[in-house]
This record gives sequence, C-alpha cells and structure tokens, in this order.
Amino acid sequence: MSHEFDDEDRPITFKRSSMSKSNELHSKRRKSTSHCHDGQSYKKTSDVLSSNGQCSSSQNGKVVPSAKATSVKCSVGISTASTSNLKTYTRFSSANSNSTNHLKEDKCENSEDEEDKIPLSVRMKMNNDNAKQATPNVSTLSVKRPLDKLDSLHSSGKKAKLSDLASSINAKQISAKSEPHAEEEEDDDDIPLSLVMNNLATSVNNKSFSLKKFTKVNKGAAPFVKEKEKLKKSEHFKSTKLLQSSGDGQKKWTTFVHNGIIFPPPYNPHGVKILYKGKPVTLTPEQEEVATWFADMWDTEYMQNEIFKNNFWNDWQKLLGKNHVIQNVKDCDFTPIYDWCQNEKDKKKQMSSAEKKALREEKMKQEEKYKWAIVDGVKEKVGNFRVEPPGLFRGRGKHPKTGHVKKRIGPNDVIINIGKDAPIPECPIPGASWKEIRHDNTCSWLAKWRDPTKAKSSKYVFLAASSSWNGQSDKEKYEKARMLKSYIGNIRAAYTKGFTSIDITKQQIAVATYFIDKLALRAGNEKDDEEADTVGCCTLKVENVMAEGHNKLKFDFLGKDSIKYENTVEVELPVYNAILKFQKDKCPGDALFDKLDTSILNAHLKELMPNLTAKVFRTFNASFTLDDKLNKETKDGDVAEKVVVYQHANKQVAIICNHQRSVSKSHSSQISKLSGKIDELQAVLKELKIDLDRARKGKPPLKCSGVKNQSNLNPEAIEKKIAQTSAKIEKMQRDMHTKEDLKTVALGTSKINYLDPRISVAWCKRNEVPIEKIFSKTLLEKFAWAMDVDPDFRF
DNA sequence: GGAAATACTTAGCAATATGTAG
DNA sequence: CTACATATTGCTAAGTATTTCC
Repeated sequence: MSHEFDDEDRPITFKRSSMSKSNELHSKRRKSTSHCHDGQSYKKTSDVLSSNGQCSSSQNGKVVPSAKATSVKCSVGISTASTSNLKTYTRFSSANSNSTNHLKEDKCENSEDEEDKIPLSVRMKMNNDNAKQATPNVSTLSVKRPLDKLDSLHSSGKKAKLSDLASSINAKQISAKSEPHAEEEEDDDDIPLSLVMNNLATSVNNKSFSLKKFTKVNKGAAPFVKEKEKLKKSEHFKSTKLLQSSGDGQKKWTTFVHNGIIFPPPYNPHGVKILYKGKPVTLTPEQEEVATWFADMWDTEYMQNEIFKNNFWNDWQKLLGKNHVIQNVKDCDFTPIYDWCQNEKDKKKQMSSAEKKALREEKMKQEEKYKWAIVDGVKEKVGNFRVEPPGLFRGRGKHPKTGHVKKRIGPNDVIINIGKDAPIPECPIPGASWKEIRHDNTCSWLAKWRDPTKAKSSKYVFLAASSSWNGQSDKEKYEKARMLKSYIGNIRAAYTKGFTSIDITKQQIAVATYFIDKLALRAGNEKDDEEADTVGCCTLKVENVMAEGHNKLKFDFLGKDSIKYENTVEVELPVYNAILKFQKDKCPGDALFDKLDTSILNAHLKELMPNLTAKVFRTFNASFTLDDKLNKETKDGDVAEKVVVYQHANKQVAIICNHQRSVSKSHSSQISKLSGKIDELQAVLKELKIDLDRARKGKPPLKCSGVKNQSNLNPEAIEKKIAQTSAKIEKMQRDMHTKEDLKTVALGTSKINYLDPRISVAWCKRNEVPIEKIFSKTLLEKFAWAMDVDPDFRF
C-alpha cells in the first residue's frame, strides 16, 4: 500500500513561517548503540513480505467423517454458583439527568468551540486560572503535576459543568433492571440498539424509560426522524455523564467491589493416540494436551513457520522426556488427533439450535457474576474476566518465541486488586488460593498475572471499554489531541527550524517529529531481542528509509504487529539532506536516529505543549482528517450516500494510520461471484432493451422466457424494469468496487481508537444520519460520553 | 541516568452473531 | 429454513509512556 502524500492530505497546511526560537532542545545523551559490524544482520526488505504473521486457515485440510453424535464433550465448568453479591448492591442516591443538564452541556460545548478562536496565550491563561495550582506561564511549560492534567485540558466552561454535575451524577446507577433476561424476551427485539444497551449494561433512569416508549412508538413509522429537534433528543444520542476525576492525586476509587475472574476448565483428555513412525503412541494427559494444541493448528499458516514448529517441539520434548519413544517431530503423525478436533467441531456445529442455546445460557449463568464490578457505588462492566487459557503462543511476524507453550494460569499466579472493605473473591479452584490481595486505589485493574511468555510483562484484567474510567480517559485523550491543534503551528515552525540545526540531536529530533507529524508514525520504543524485529520512528534503521532522488524518501519497514509500512513521500530538501547525513557512515541495521529514543523525543515534545507525547499526533491527525473530510465531502443526499461519505473519510484515516487487514480467503471468489451476477444482469438488460424496442413496435417479446410475460408487454412496464435492473447493476458495481477497494484496509481500528466520537456524533446530528449507522452496539456503549455533543462540534 | 517494572492503549484476526438470498 | 456472506464481538499480542528501582 503506497500512498503519495500531497499537501492536500495534510491536516493543516504547512506554513513555513519562521518562528522565534522558543525552544531549546534537550540534549540528553543516549547509550551509544551504534554497532557497525556484522554484515549478516542485514536482512529484510526481500524476505519481509511473507512475514505478516497472518494465519489464514485453509479449510480444506483433511476430510473428516461427520459423526452423528450429538453429545458434546464440553467444558467441565467450575460451578461455584453462589449468588452474586453484586446484585445486592443498589444505589439509592437519586441523580436524575434532566434537560437542564443537556442545555448546560450544549452551552459548554459551544464555549469550548469559541475557545479555539481565542489566542493561545490567553487560553493558556484561562486554563491556568482554572487549575488548582495555577502555573504562572505559558506554552513552553511542562506540567509537573499530573494531577492538574484534567483541569488544564478542560476549558473553564467544561470544568464548571463537571463540578456542577459532580453531585448529581446519574452516570450508571445500579438498578434491578440490570438482569438481561428479564426484559429482553418480549421487548428488546424491536428496540433500537442503544436502548437494549441501556437496559443491559448501564442501568436506566426514569427519563430513559419514557423516552424508550416514545422511540418505540415512532420507530415503525419513520426510521429516520425528520426534524433535527427530535433527532437531537433521540434516545440514540443519549449520553452518559462522566464522573469528574477526583482531582485527588492518583486516587482512582474509594470503594471497589468485584468477584474476581474465571479460570478455564481443566484439561479433559481424549485418549486419541498419535502415530510415531506409523505406530500408535500413548501420551500422558499433559503431553496429549500440548500435542492437541499443535494438531488443531494443522491447517494454519503456523505450520509453515519453522520457528513455531521448533519452539513447539522443544517444549513438547521437555514434556515427553529425554528417553521417550518420540524422538523427532518429523516422524509424528498428528492426523488422528487433528481428526478428533475436527470431529468435535462438527459435533458442535451439528447441535440443534435449542441445544446451543441451552449451552450458551448455562455459560452465561456461570459467568454473570464476574461480568460486573462496582466502583464507588456504580456498577460497571468488566472487560476480560476470563483468564487466558493455556495454548501455543501465537506470536506475530518473526517472533522468536512463537510456538512456545503458554502455560496454564492458576489462582496462585494471580494478584487481585480490590477495595479494602470488599469481600475477597472466592478462589474458584478448590484448594488453591490467590497469590496476593492488593488494595491499590491508584490503579484500575482487577487482577493481573505474570505473562507466561514474557517474563517482564503482566496480563491485566480491566473494566470494559464502556466503563466511566475508560470513557474519561478517552475523552482526555481527544481533548489533548484537540489541544495540539492550537500548538501545531508553533511545533511545525520549531521543527522546520531544527532541520538544519548543527546540533545533531536537535536535528534528529526535528526530523523525527516531522515524520511523526506528517506520516503518523508511531514513536518506536526500544525492543529487546525476545520480540519480533519491528520498528517505529525512533527505532528506524538506516535501510528502512531510502533516498530516491528528487527529495523523495521511500519508507519500508515492519511496524507494530509486523505490518509492513511502505510509502514514498516527497519531503522538504533539508529533511532529505538530513537523512542522507544520518545515514552516512552507517551500516544496515544501525539506528537512523542514533541520538534519539522515545524518552528524549517525548521530553522534547513536552516542552512544546503540556503532556504532549508522540502518539498524540496520530490521534490528532486521524481525528482532524475525519472532521475535515466529513465537512468537505458531505453533500445533500440520502442516508446511504452520507454513510458512504463517512466510510470514505474513515478509509483515508485508515490509510494514514496504516491500518491493514489480510485479504479474506474467500475474497477473490466473492468478487468473481459478484461480477458473474453483474454480467448476468447486463445480459438481462440487453434483452429488455430489445424487448422494449419490440414492444413499442407492437411485437411480442423476443424470448418467452417467463410465464408472467403478459404483464411485461407494455413499454412502460419494460422501461420500469430496465430502470430497476440498471440501478441494481450500478449498486452491485459500486459494492464490488468498494469491496475490492477495502480488501486490505481495516476501518475499525481507527474508529475504535483514533477518531473522536464527537465528530461522528455531531456529523450524524447535522446530517440526520442515525448514529447506529456508524457505531455498533458496543461502540455506542463505549462512546456514551460523547452522545450529547453539540451538533456544531468541530474537532 | 538508565534499565526494568508497571499500567494502560492500540492492533489484527478468529469466533460468533446477524442479515439476507435462495 | 438453510446456507452463505457480512458485521460485530472477543481475544490476546504488541505497542506507548510513566514510574520505580538501583
């Protein structure tokens, strides 16, 4: 995917105004990493393409006799079905959001917008006045107290609003309504998503109930509400107020209650034998379990990955023991186990829907109590409450550890974080106990354990994306990115000046910042050699950037998830020259920016704007682009056409951020199917045209293809049919085109992580597009905090 | 001051749910 | 209703950035 970067694509036109040299760049030292030796470490570029770490499972492996058996060997669940004590919590404090709040909110948003027109220095003053400990001066100041972060990010209006509301937060109260089943059955099928969501996840206040009826009644008649007024009030845009962050330092909560986490069921041996040199071999359950993981991956790409296979074999051999009959994977035939796996899957598929449903409900019942936590009296959804099951580590790209056994996690690996007064979750494995119980209210995790594949890192259990904590920090993230908008001019001027600095560190900072701004590159932290060899901006190697003449730089490297970044860009002459200089006297494998790392870069960015870090540029670039494209490209038209505009804007963002996906294995067949249908229709169209001609001359249709031809005899009817058919053809052609167009572009990632939802919500309101056309149920939940944004909101 | 530890955010793909054509 | 296609959700790996430790 190579895309030119012309200036039209810039969020803000580059202006080259020379600016005062307000910023002295940090000149920190870096551990010298330049190692101009081993020529063998020069690899890449050619062998890189295939290593995308994709695992497409080709379906047509071995043929499996489909068994009739309906009984499913299913998980031996851990049934500690004690009543959830979460349910018993109820919050009585009344807190009703009423329309007044809405008005206030709108007003505030306006004032916020106004703010953008106010000169920077004045704004900063305003913010500072507001901050608890006002810092006397302006833009080059880095904020020392993280506590002030929120305050400094929010406009005065906003802040006032937040404190006003603080006492009457209606965010998410607990109510009896939170039982999903109760109501779902009769009602929810034909209720808009957002309502269902409200019933399920967040509890609902009185207002929503009345509105709910309103919406329901209206629904059948007019799916798209006509007047803006109605639209604004529509339940779909119902927002959840965020709690004000306590302002109390690091403290995140006062009370914190949850039920711990779920462990996967113990391994249930199947006894199917592997063939070694053609002879069946009996395995112990432990050996069999690992062999089964491997066998089940038989028809995936991992089987072409030598690292994967080697790592698997090494770990498996340890389990087998030195003197085991099995001395070699090559002589192992996993087919019997593979067949068994396929058979199990088939059995599952063959189950009647009633059985499936019963099974699902059983699971739901067991998991229900783990799904919720109560934070300061507010019920919140938990995210990943299921402990990751053991398996073979599926590291992406050329991960040196891919294929290793990822061991089973038990309670004694797990540290629980919970409120002091909350009951400690019952340990779900009899006889075991938690590794540690902690009451750390400076962090938001419920549980964590050592990552079994990476000694240095941990796995965490957090609240779900819909939680207020996450909503709050999401909002802060976007506010910070919006703040960058007013600093970006200065920042660009500063780094432009830095391009020619005689201080190499400063020069490298300038060029790196330019790349991050212009190309939306990631920061690029240092990685150790236990990980796949990927890079970001600060870790670019000399061979990743090629000067191609005419000021053109060709970028070619593997970024996060070993996704290839390939892009040729025309840069400014000083940048081009600087790159040539940085590459001089270096070997492939050496760091392009040898005087830089992310902490040096971020320390520098913080001098330019409070709390600025490299990743903010990506958020800024993405959100700005969406806002810009939407506002430039939206025209009158029906909802479908507007949604297309949105998707187009979304696509541009995805391209900027290099969000890729692998082409689905059925893509080409789907395309040819579509084009076949189009051909068919075109043949029909041709025939119709002839028939029309003949009908006008009073002749009978050429081909008596149908019985119902009588009605098609008159020219009007044929004309109508022609119109219908060609419309159908056009639609299919459009569909085919977009399908082809988007086959390698992932739109979801930016929508979830980079695009300020308020842009989308405001655009929907302005254009009378139902928000559900843009956000799925989970995204509506995640973005609840953004739903009441003013329609005039601009990023 | 630098490495390591920590906590949280971002990422693609697999599994599952839902929609739709036949 | 079934089968297939598409959309959504779940899963967990892989990043960023800050804090802590030595």
